[in-house]
Amino acid sequence: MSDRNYWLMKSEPDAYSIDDLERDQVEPWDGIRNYAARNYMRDEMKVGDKVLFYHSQISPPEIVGTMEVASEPYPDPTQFDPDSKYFDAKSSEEDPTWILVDVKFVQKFDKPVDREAMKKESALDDMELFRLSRLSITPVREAEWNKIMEMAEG
DNA sequence: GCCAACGTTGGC
DNA sequence: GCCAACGTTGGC
Repeated sequence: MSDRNYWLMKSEPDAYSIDDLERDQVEPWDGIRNYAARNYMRDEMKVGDKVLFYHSQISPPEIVGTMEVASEPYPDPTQFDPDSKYFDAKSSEEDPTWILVDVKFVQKFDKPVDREAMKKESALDDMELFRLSRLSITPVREAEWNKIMEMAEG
């Protein structure tokens, strides 16, 4: 329990939203094609880690709920599918480049926490979300997680 | 739609 | 191995 990690994962709701996850319950977080994000999934995530679900590319961008890491890391099947937009011809089954985890729906916030509100909170000043603006998976500190939960309830 | 940030590619 | 060109992300 003490080694639990917290994360934030972005998705464009047009591609995959919190409502899609609530319907599916468990879903492979596929399509990640950035090495830093892959490394977090491959090397650092543990089953049961808690994850903030962030909707990007909409106005306003916001955290809309939470989920949990629900599998060990395994190869992203879309990299081997020529019909997928995530197909990677340079990757092979023997030595896959892209690794993902499954995520499981936990809750959808009644009141999403938007980016603007987060920026106003000094407790969230150091969030990796703001520092690494284009990275789609970032670590979250326990104090940051707790603050966001408080904001979602308030 | 614009543009800044930044990761990737490829020529040398 | 450097670095310019290029492509993508994502806030605004």
